[in-house]
Amino acid sequence: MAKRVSHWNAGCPVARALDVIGDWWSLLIIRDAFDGVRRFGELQTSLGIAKGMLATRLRDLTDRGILQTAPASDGSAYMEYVLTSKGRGLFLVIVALRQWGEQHLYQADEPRSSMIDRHTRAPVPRLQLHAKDGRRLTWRDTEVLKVAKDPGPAARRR
Amino acid sequence: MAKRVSHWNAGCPVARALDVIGDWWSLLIIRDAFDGVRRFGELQTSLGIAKGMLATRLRDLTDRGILQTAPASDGSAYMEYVLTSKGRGLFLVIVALRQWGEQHLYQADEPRSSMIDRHTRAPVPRLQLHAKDGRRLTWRDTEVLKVAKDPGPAARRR
DNA sequence: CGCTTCTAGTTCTATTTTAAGACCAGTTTA
DNA sequence: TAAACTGGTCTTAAAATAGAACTAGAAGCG
Repeated sequence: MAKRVSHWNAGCPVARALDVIGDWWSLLIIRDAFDGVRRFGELQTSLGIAKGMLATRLRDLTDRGILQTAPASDGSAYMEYVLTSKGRGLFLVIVALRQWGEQHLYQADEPRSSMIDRHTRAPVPRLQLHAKDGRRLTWRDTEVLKVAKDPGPAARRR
Repeated sequence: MAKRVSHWNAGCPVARALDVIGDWWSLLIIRDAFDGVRRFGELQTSLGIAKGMLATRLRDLTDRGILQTAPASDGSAYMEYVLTSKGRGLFLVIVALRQWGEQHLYQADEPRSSMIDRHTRAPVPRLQLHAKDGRRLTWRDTEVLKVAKDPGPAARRR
């Protein structure tokens, strides 16, 4: 290709977020990190990702402050990768993706992993967006206020 | 590259979701669709995406039931792309990405678009995950129950 | 201790994606 | 009726990916 275009300067937090974790593998690595997978080899077999890809993704995610390395908790001389606070902030992104996938991409009888409440062992209910006064908000109830105006990527390239 | 590997058969809704909307552009197209952008040309200039890319992305998203085409609402002979119900289901994914981006990727003084409540014009509060009994759930309170066991992509390729 | 195996990578190459621009047919506007 | 706009397709080059081969250091084993 030509170099993949960056969304960083779009003035939109969605675009900037995707610039950081919007590639094919990052969110899956982060999902595994939430599930307690910490070692390079564990990630590799769990994801079925090429080692080279995994190595560069882990480097990128570390550089961007989403993962950090720590000495292995089993006492060996190896490293492990754990989520930073910024990385843990992606929890609701993963939950939202999971819930959408469950609802729209599976037949009733297809087996799939599910997220449960550790205390009650019950399935986690659906995420909801509420206004300050408690009203439930759907996409119809919201609107995006655009910023002053960056000319946008196309214009910026001219 | 070699052909990008698919995550569809991983038995994880997150993986399957990313298989469908996990590429570099899809979620940005969907974000624009939520903001009311409907025409090919509007999308192209708004995103700064190459026309060829946009055309294939729109075809994919339509094939996958996330967008659908409709006769243009301005009476011209052209088409427009609108979200299906399945596509609108991605609302909370966009909101979660937006909120993470706002919180972790911007300096206080950087301008950025923001999402507001149409009725009160107030910023939309943060998404929260709650248990059935109303307790707020964080990543520490949840656990993913894996499914019976697909051997995983690496093993499947052997 | 010495040998083998495991871990966590790096390097290499073939193939596919992507970006970006040229080109084009049908539609709308002047 | 000519000019410009819309919504694409086609072509090309540069870059990302997958997959395999290779490697240095750490662990396990007898």
